[in-house]
Amino acid sequence: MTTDLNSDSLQRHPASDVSDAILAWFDQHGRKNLPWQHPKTAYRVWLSEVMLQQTQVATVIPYFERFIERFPDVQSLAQAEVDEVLHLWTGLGYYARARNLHKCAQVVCEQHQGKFPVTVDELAALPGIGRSTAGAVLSISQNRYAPILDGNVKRFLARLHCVPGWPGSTSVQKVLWTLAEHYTPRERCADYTQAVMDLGATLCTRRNPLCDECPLYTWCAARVTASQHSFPASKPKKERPVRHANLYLLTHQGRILLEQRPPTGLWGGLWSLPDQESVAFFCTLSERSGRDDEQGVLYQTLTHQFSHFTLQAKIFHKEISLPDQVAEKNWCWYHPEQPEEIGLPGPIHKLLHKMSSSLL
DNA sequence: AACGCGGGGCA
DNA sequence: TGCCCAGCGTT
Repeated sequence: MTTDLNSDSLQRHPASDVSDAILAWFDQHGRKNLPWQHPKTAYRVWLSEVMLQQTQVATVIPYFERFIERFPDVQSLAQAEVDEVLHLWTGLGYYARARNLHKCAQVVCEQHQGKFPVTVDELAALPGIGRSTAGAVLSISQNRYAPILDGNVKRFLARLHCVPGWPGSTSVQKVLWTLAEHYTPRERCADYTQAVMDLGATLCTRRNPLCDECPLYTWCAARVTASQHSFPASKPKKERPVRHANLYLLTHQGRILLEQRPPTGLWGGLWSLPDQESVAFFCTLSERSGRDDEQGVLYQTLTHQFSHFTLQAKIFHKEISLPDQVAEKNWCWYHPEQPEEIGLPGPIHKLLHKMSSSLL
């Protein structure tokens, strides 16, 4: 997904207006007694941030406490067997995080004398630490200017400025990082980082945000336009391949020829319009099928979304002169005026209904 | 049942 | 660069 939005051309609010409001809200409502907040050492903040990467606070807390009890410092973690680390991680998911955690502790001990580095680039070079986690560790443990852009921050920034597009795409991330850098204050860096995470987790939630309690109420573009639900845009559905088909609406004296589909698979056991192959087969059954090389006239195009592909079918209509008996069990004549109780796919049912009220 | 979460690894 | 992956909790 691309966007024409240019981060430099975005109309931004004065940074201190926003950060002051957020910090004032944090003083009153922020979370200040989480286990990793006392004391806020780099090791403890790093451990909590890695755990929080894909997991919510409430789930993380008992894991964090068990980890800290068993591995009170980065040295003890580095010296542990990876199996024990994985064991303590059991239930948190994304076990690559635990392997990276262990590896990172070893690198910190072997290459950084057991001290976490204090630049974003050095931190982000460590296993399991990206730009956002590096910013969180640096700002919270060192109280240094280091913006973060986790899911919470993406959400509130996307709403604050009605940033279009999916935040996972490179172009949108670029815009959001620019905004994050703009609003992150030079003072109270640790509080601000905790504040924006709390804001996203407790007020600016994905659904039903509590805008009336939000310190950014007057500034938020999404709130002003009542479009909170539209931001951030959700991940685009995976492109579904388009499958093309020709289906045949063969009519005879107000009736429509249907074919029952195979019992399993797409539209399994339901009755549908025959496709090209089936028509050819059917026509060989009857010598009186007329000129079966004639396609008929294009009646309409049918588009239907399946979970894994899009069906685009051209529906050809043709009045045929066939005998009434359709010997094969998997064929039938459908009477729109007195429909039988047979299974019809939704779009086919709709199509037949439309026919009965117009064409026939 | 579908989605979101941050970073790593691959083409 | 853009994509796919991992596993659990939430909705």
